[in-house]
Amino acid sequence: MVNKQSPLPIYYQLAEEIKQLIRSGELAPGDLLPSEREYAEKYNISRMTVRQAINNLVTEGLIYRQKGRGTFIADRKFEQNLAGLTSFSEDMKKRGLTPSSKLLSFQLIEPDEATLENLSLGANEKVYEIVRIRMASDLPVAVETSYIPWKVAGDLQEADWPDSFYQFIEEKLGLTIAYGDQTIEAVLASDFEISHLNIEQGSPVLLMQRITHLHDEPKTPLEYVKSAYRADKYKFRMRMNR
Amino acid sequence: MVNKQSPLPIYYQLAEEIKQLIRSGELAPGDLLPSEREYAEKYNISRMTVRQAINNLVTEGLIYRQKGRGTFIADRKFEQNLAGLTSFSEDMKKRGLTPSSKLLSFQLIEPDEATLENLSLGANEKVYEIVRIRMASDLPVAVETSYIPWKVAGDLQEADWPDSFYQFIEEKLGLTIAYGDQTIEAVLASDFEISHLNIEQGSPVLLMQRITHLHDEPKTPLEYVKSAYRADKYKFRMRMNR
DNA sequence: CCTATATAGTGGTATAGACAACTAGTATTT
DNA sequence: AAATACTAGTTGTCTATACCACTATATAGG
Repeated sequence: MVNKQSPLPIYYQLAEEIKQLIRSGELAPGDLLPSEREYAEKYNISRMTVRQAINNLVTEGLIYRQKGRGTFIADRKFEQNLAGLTSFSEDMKKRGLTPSSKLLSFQLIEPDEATLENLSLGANEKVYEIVRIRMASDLPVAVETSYIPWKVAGDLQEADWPDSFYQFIEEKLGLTIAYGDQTIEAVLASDFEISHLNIEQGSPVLLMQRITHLHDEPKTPLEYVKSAYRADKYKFRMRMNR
Repeated sequence: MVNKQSPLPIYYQLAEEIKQLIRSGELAPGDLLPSEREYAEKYNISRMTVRQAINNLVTEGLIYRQKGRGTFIADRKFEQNLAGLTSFSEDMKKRGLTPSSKLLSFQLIEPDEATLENLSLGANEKVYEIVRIRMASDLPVAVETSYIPWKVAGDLQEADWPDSFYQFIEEKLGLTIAYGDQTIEAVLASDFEISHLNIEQGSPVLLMQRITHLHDEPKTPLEYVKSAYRADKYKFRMRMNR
């Protein structure tokens, strides 16, 4: 239900409402959505505002438009066949490996400007910087640095830190994770990575960077992670539909 | 230049004009674009129309916006969005770049056992082996080797080979591509790759391997590709939902 | 010289309306 | 029964305007 008193933009609320109907199964692939004018009348908002909500859902691949016909729910398979957003721990368990990690550093800092920007934070806001060696069945496979805004996690001590941050967020804080935007690139290992991953000078690593967003106010960034994976022991696999 | 008499939508013309400035190098990464209001005044069009053009360029990753500051040209590092199965040519065009390729080798061979297995072929079956340098706006970005079974493509000469194999399959052969299974890993460039991509010894490359399948009953493997992308110029991007 | 405030710029969000182009259903004509 | 025309719906494109929130710069005051 669109609430004009809410601080959330109206287009965003409408988009979320439609997403919820899709998630719950109340709207199934192929179903026709109400028209733009119907939404505008129903919520007493402008058709352009409705269109912005619809545009966002189209961009996310959840719905599609046909001129002169209407707006339809997209085939669910498109989304389902993408690899889902999981934490390192969840990934390793899925592969039948024992995930563990060795904490190298845990501190509350004022991060650099790029990190502030990635997390949509203002100047002087603090984040937890956590540096860990990620291991699969006792073999170091990645060096990971994650940044979590203090305002998301609150006051936490090193001993409090969970192995799976995503489960912590969902179960202990009761927040909902929406999605992550991630890039993968290849770089040469830094000295720091070389020493902690037991690899040689000149070895490449797979550098994965991910910003994870909450399911709330326009997608609060929850965490920014940089992980350098041993390229000799790690590759990513995925299926993409045509 | 925006021409209101043109049958093309105004927002589309403006988007193309900006793309052309980016392509030509006249606008470089980090450059500030004229403001939305400036474009609106310059072409005597509404700010909402300008915003639509800008929205499209943002969605394509060519530019980015900063509230209160302006709209900027995005970094040119090539990012492949791993949302859908597309050919190299299709990806580059989507990015406003001119895809092209230089053919190094084209031959009908009996491949090694691993390639036979990847393509679900029996012993002694032949495949086309095509080795190309893939270029984006005349810059070599990848070395690609693809294997296509003779029984899929039939008798073809080198000159017949299309730039976009997927479009060829769908339009000329009337077949339907279903999906591709792909892996991404980081390796050090081979000598062959080093010489053709103009990179130094010890440079990493992103190695992408993909098997593409048709939409028929046994999901016939259509193509097996190995591509080595310059790691300094290429990264993959994706969004994953929770 | 430093700090606070004001101003002028930016993008973000929203409203209201109009016309074009397309689609699907219905009515009419042959 | 089939073809054609009409109508009412849809999305697509565009205009004009207003206000909010943010950022950067200039200016004034201590």
